[in-house]
Amino acid sequence: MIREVHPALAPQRREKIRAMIRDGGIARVEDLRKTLKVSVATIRRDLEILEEEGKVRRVHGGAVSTESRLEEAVFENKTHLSASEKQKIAEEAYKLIEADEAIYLNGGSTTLFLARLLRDRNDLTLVTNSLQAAIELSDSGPRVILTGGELRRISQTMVGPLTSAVLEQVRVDKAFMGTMGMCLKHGLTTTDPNEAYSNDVISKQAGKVILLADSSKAEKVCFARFGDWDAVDLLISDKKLPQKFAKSLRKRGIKVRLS
Amino acid sequence: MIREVHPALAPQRREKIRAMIRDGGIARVEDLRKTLKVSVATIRRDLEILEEEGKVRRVHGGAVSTESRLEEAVFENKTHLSASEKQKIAEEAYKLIEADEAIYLNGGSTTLFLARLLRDRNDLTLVTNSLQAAIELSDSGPRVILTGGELRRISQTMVGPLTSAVLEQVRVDKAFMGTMGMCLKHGLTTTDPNEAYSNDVISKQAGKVILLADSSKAEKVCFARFGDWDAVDLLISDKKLPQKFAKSLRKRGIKVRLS
DNA sequence: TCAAAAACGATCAAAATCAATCGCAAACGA
DNA sequence: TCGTTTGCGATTGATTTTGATCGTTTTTGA
Repeated sequence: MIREVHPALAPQRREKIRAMIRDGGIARVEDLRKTLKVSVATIRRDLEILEEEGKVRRVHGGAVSTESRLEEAVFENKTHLSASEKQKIAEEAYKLIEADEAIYLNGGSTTLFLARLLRDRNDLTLVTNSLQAAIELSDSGPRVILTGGELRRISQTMVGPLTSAVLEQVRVDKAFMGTMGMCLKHGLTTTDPNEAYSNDVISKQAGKVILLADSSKAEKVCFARFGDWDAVDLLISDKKLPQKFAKSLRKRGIKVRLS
Repeated sequence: MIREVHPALAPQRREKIRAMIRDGGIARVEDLRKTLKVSVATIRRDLEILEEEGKVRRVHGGAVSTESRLEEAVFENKTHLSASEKQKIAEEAYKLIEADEAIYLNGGSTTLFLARLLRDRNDLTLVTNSLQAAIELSDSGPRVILTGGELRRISQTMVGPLTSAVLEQVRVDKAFMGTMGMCLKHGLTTTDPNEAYSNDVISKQAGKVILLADSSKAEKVCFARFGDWDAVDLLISDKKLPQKFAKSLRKRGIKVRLS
């Protein structure tokens, strides 16, 4: 049995298998074999070990992730609604981030897109109350600081009075905030008062507040108000945003960028 | 034959090995041999020494960094304790949880199994610094409160000074704690000082401290000490735990339960 | 329902790696 | 100077990992 090239060490290979299954949710033995260039026997043995450790669950033909339940939930959520707009907004927001900055992301699908763009940025410090964002960056990317607090299931965010204990101790250069509703008259609103409170606190700790909201949020009003238009430095939205809306904001001294 | 051998050569070489493994996360014996131009025997001896110092962890074919994500996987692999045995420890722990209690779980694979058992218990309040546990219970189960703090990638837990801001504001009935090492002489230890600190704080806030540790942890000592045997009310382990170890603990007034 | 195909588990042998041991040469200390 | 210690390389037998084979089980598709 002659091996020309040095294969990856066993732990390395198993870690790679684990990552592949976690990211894809599922992987076939044959695919793993081709990717890792080892025999199926070795793949099977690795999967056996990983199953013993509870990292994956084997099925006929491959293995599925034990950590993937959440992934499905994310996709089934409203994320896919106007996903491309949100992606573009996130990309626009990404351009604003400079080297070595500390930034904040709150919960929401738009900010989640932004989080995904940060995977290769290990110069940043990210503060967030979004469980999803933390998961997204749980094995690479910026230094991640979670706010803590009670887990709000609907939004998968950490909220409540405990949150502010942490928030008050940090300062960020830029806060990227998603919102449920933005209305010229009634300001920024979201569904949960606790969530609103967290947004409020961090707005005060942020050098700049950048609002990420696609056009569907315009003139929507939800239950709990937070912050104020005056606190917002910049709104990033999409081209469908009513001109009147944008114009009115600019008149108030808020920059508006449409991607 | 004159050999230009400096007295500091060996420590220098070991330092270089350590650096290589730290930077790459992993290194194979053969590569180290080629780079350092010594025999494999020497490399092996060096690795043996470095492992004793806790700087690296040896694996078949090389060694991995103790600071790497791989380390955790390798560590679990070495304990070769099957998921089912950890499952048993978790099930035993589950029996102790009464209605409407507030409990704490720290990070670790054993506590993660316990978290999975809580999916149908919506009467409980769970405080945790484990991202994995939060994910596991993110769409059903107890009220979840996360501690917040900096995300430690290797263990997927929240640690550091920010954590205590939240921890000090809660009280739990029972704290279920996993540990990396438990030694009669040196007490409870884990790899990261921040993690140890969090464990320390919560121990003081808990009505009862229940240690979950399989027998492979017995007489192991890691870097950072936390808590103390006196703070522990009960240890749940498996049947392979040395009788002497259990006896000695019972003499100290700590209950021991083997599942 | 049945047969072909795919995947599986068990087993064995080859290759790589490891651990133990020996001998050598340099450094050390009395 | 001479015995001791220390670090290294080489050898050898044991151990681990890996790939291939083969009979069995599961899935697929007609």
